[in-house]
Amino acid sequence: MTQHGTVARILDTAEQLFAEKGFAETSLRSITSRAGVNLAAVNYHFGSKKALIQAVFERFLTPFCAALDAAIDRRLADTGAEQLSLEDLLALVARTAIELNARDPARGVVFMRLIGLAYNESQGHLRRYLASRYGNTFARLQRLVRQAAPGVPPAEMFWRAHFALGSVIFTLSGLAPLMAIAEADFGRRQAFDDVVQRLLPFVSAGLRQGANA
Amino acid sequence: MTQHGTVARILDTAEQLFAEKGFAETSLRSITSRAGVNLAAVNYHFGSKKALIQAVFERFLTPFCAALDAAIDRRLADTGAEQLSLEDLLALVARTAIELNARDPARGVVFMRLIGLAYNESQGHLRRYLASRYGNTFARLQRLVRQAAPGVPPAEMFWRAHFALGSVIFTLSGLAPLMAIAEADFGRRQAFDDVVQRLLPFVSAGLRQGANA
DNA sequence: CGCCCCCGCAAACATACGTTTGAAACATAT
DNA sequence: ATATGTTTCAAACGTATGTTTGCGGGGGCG
Repeated sequence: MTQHGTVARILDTAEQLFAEKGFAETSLRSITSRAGVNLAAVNYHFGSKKALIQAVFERFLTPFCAALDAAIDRRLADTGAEQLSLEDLLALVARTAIELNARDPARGVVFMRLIGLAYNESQGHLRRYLASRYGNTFARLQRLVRQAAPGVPPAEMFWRAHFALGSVIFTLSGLAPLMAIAEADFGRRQAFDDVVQRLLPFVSAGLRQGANA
Repeated sequence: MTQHGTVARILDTAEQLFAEKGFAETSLRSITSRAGVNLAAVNYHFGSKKALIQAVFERFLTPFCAALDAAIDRRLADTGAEQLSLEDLLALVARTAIELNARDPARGVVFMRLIGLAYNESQGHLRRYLASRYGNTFARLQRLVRQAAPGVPPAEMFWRAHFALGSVIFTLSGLAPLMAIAEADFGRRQAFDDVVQRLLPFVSAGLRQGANA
């Protein structure tokens, strides 16, 4: 990863190891030894393991949410309308996630895995933290999705949004083994974009069924 | 839980605690103390924690796969055809899962959470074990799904199946908090069946888009 | 009875973990 | 050059984990 100081090296390695093995299964010792820093550095710079985990999420999510909000603003201003189509919206999210990490295209996938882990976290500490920290952007997204599928009652749309979220997170979260299986079964190697190209219509179809227009 | 011996009590408690907190986060001591058995009983009866985890899956999955296979056979014989509709198939899976645990309706959901955890497992030991143990039933399901949506290329269907699986597992895996949010946002309490009733059309729509007939 | 085998139990064992400590190294500014 | 605040380091601490051990009880059988 990048070449800067101890803090960044810890964050880089932690992000990768957490995504590979989960939070509980990743020890601070494995992080610090791979990062080439002293064990005590984590507690010195972050305070605790829990704080490290939050810092990993923060480093990705804060710029991402800012960029996404800006992209939505821009798009709304361009079209002059007050709402976006479902495809526009989904593509916007996917594009900002990709463009924000142009140097390392795999990072978006890695991070989707982290979000999947956060959702499956037992006590939900992380879920609550993320909801309180980035709830605004998330609520805005939810509102836009609801407007993009008129005629679908809000409660129904709430569930559909989570179904869609499940598809995305689950797939991107276990992408590597899935791509290996697909390659073994169907011969040709699949690219990441192929999967996204298939994923977006799938969730669109599910989200908008029964909607007017 | 049932009233039988030590082994069953361990399995009952382990199933529940694993679903609540994950495998790594659940200690043998928490299992044995809640089950009211001695700590050493786990290693005595199962050999290791890993073997316990596999036993939990086996106790649920072996009867389930057998019942599902039988149900599919029966349905195929009834209709006289060689394939089933997508709705038939999905309903069949849901129904056997529910009917097999009529005494404890929540168990199917609990177990979906376990499957979700197994999928997110780091090294994939569990994934491999389940694939080798229950691969036959799984392959048959996959084949039937493919036949139910003619005109969709196999590779495309492979991915859509995993998208659908993601919706189901993700949703049922985190059902409790989701239902709480839904209740807070929309007032009336949602039943489990309501969610399933919404989930099935969602995945059907995504699975069959672009299919002939 | 005496033997054996299965099971339950308290205790100990070894290991891995997150965290803390105190001193050394470093940088920076006066 | 001295002093001050920050960062790094090796080592230790306390705790929790999975696993093993050795003893004891109880039921079936010769």
